Amino acid sequence: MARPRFLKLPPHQQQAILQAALEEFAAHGFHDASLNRVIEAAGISKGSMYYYFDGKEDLYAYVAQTEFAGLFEQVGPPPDFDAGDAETFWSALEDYYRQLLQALAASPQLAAMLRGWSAAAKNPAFQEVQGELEQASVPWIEQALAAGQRVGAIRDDLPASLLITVALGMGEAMDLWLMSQPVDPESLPAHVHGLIDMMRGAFAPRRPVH
Amino acid sequence: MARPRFLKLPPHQQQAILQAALEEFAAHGFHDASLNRVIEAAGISKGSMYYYFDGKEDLYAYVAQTEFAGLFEQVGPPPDFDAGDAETFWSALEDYYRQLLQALAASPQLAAMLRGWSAAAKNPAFQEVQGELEQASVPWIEQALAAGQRVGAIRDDLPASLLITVALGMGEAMDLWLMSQPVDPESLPAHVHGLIDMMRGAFAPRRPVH
DNA sequence: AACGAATTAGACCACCAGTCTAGACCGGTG
DNA sequence: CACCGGTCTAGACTGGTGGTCTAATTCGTT
Repeated sequence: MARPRFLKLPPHQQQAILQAALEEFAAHGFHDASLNRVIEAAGISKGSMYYYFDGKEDLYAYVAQTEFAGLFEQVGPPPDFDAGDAETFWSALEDYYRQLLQALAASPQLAAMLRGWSAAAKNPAFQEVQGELEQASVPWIEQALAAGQRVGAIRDDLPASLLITVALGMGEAMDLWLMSQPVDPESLPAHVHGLIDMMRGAFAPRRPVH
Repeated sequence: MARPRFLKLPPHQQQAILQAALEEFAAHGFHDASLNRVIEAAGISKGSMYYYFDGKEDLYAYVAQTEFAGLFEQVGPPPDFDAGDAETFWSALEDYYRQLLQALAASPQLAAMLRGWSAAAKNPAFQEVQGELEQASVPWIEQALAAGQRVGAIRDDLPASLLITVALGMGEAMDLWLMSQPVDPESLPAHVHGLIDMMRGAFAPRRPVH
């Protein structure tokens, strides 16, 4: 995950490398991105690149993590889901998710990278690297889930890991679907509401049927 | 999609190529699979391979399609979702989904390939090839959805394309989660029931809240 | 100034997907 | 039989890839 040496570089040089890598990865995804092109665009030599990063995966992971952190910095930390009842839980979640999507829509490169992440993450060779990034995202999901269960907004009759996996899958699907739609900032809140409504249906405690 | 010439080969030679390709793709996914290895394992020359297939994508698509067809042949066609009420719709869906998963569990290579498909399918360069396979899978989902709406099992206040995308995402997530679990055929029905229950929550018509 | 560590340059390696040409094979025809 | 044209095969070759390695350079410290 980026040799410490890298951080000692003058910021503008770090920036040049990061920017080149971001553009390449955003444009081509992980697999089809060319490290040689990044090297050329950044104006450094191959030796330097491998001096600062362990390899392509390492660079990708670092760029993704950096951009990811930038996103959360921009949007701010997740709200405190513990305060209130089930109803406020779901509306807080909806608000926060909408903010994330809005921020994502505003920086297409970041969006393209994060989108590629989920595909790349399925490659087993990737998963050790992935762990580091996932540990930045999954915990707040775990906490939100636990909070949701405490306030009675989320069912507890299924394993938490299953709920998380399915929630991520739904989120990814939503993202995919939004991409395929004509861009229309006006309608985003409605779409987000639709998705959260589906999540609510899936994850809310079962009401007894009679 | 496999030059017609390929079909004129003696079956055992077709089989050798297909088997080699299946093993390679199942083991390494599309991107990291090596066509050279397939060629070597199949005992043919590069010239022959490119004589029978347009390239790596073409081979992959053909193998995936073939295996996919085999799966549906094994499980049988989807039931008629139109007969009955919402309750029977959901239980028929659960049955069918469980059968698919059981068949998939019995042939790990096929499972590995289809798993890789969803990742590969996101690559834009792949989507023209993908169309052909997707036309075999999405229509029955569309029909099931339409049938579900007719019998009142599925909401119609959201775009069908969104429902389909989210359903696929949930299914994929379920699959991912199952893979991470210790293999236990006994508990599969319960897991499937859990997933279908979540889908039902997400896709059932909203009950008026009061 | 001199030494050793940090850094850079880029040649080199094995491998990749895909192209291309030379020839082997084979059925039909004169 | 000889020849011919299409079908098929072999594998050298191309331009690219990610990654390694060594020699040279720069730089901080004594």
